[in-house]
Amino acid sequence: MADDRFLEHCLFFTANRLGRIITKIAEEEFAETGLTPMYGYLIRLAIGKPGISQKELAEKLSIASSTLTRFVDKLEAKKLVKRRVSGKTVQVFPTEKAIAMEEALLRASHNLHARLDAILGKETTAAITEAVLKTSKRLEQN
Amino acid sequence: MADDRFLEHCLFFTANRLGRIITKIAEEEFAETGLTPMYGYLIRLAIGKPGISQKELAEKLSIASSTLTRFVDKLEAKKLVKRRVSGKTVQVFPTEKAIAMEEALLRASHNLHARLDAILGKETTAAITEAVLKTSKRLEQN
DNA sequence: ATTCATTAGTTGTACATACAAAATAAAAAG
DNA sequence: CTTTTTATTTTGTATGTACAACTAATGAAT
Repeated sequence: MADDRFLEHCLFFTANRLGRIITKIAEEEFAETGLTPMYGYLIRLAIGKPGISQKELAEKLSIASSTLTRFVDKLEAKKLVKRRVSGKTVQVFPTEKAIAMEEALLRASHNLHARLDAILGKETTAAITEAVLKTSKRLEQN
Repeated sequence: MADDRFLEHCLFFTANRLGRIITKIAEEEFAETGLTPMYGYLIRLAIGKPGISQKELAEKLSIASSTLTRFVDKLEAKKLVKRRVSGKTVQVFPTEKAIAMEEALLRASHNLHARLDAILGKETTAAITEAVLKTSKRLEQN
């Protein structure tokens, strides 16, 4: 009796499994930027809104503020962002070096999407992404 | 121009976001067992097939073998599994203590599912779980 | 204006996870 | 039956992530 189908029926398990698999793919596509996808996205947010607060970054990226602090630490060490303290908030600005990377970051995102579309089909990719997003939003409010 | 919708259209991002959110919920439901869900599932697999090899456990749980080694280390330290070396493979057996926990583990799984069903609806939960599983399987083969 | 409560950020610590390299054992090839 | 190859596990190291406790700054209430 090896009834192990319970794993495949558990959303906790399947969601994290998908996360692990897709993270590997995303990291491959972002490898040429020298950053992992989350760092790339942080930079894109900082370019889109220079001076964005760390609080807002953490919310947009859906990570804990302590995690964000560490991400910004690393990007600052790489001279990709600069902090400016403004009262009790910290504003994050992209450096010239980061702005120069924007093209590469957009390309990596594009390649990632193209790769997923090629495997899953454009429709399916959009549908599953939407479904996953909606699910996470509903779970968040509980 | 703060065009940050790109995050919500990225499956890498949404899948990991869902993973983080649902992990928190799952850990709450498993708290009474004193284990996190992945450890609970490992034990269930060992109970379902006493003597299961670490390789098979890693495959079933979709984690790297190095990760599995560490999980088994921890469960062995808690006297919940025992290792038996058998040639180049290691067999994993549940202890009496683990077997005595089975009920509680099943209950935690059940409570987790019930909670998800209550938030998302039974149909939706099943559908998203199935879709996520299928997606991860297709991505795995590439 | 002083005290109190709230908010933003940082730091210490811990855990899950992975990769690459090393160790070990079995199996295959000569 | 020795050598080489392959398979399984472990270990060293690194990263992502979180929580709890702490610091610092703002805002509110007396």
